[in-house]
Amino acid sequence: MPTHVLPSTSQAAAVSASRSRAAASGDLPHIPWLDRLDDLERARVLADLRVVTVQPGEIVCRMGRPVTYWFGVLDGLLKMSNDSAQGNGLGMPITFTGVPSGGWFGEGTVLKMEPYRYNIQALRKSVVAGITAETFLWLLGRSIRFNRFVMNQLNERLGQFIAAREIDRLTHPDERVARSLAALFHPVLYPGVGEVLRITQQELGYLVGLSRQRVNRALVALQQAGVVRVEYGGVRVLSLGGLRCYRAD
DNA sequence: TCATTAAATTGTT
DNA sequence: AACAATTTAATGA
Repeated sequence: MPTHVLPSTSQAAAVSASRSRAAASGDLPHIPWLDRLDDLERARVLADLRVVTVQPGEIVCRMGRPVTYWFGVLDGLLKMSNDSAQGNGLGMPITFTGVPSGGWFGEGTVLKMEPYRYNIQALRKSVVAGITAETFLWLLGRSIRFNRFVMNQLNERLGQFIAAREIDRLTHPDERVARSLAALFHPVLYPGVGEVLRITQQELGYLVGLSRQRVNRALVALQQAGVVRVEYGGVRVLSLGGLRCYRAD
């Protein structure tokens, strides 16, 4: 069993490594709220920040564990789910949401200082950052701009969950896949997602609540409609607007 | 760097 | 759920 992530690695090395990689490749680790802070705040965050690489299948935080960090995905893809072990009577694990690059999460748990209620697991090799609950709360008590970021994050996510209910009840399987995919490309919540989302059809099935076979058929339909292109191990979005308002025949 | 092999993922029944 | 086909990743010369 993979144990807790974010060990006491040399964070300075990890941070500078991820920075130089960002500077070199241009598109990688960007922390959207970091440039909203003043110098003092940024200094404390950088001293506190941990950046680690997690392997596919590794669990970032486990149900029932005490709060330690507020997390962000710098690169890769995580999922928030419950285990089939206890809880749901279905044979299938339920994925509540995917967290792609640019997503930050856990603020609800940190605010309430209660144990994690879900498992957060890496779907692919991912780069995950975290700041301690103490620093997160310190920022909340100090920086208006940081509060705005968190509030916006909460508001957007609330909208996503409401949309998810709607998707569950109203739409055709193909449309569910389309709109769930569109949600993962949400530009405010997940600015780090490029045009290609690396996710297997199996995981997409867990996310949408369909079998892998049905997801496969849906993706073929979406491809024929010209809104996505199916690639090995991922999906390329050709038209986000087309995905959002896709209608099955 | 290239060829071979294993593993992962997809497409279909 | 099972199977074959395809793609990627890993290995070693």
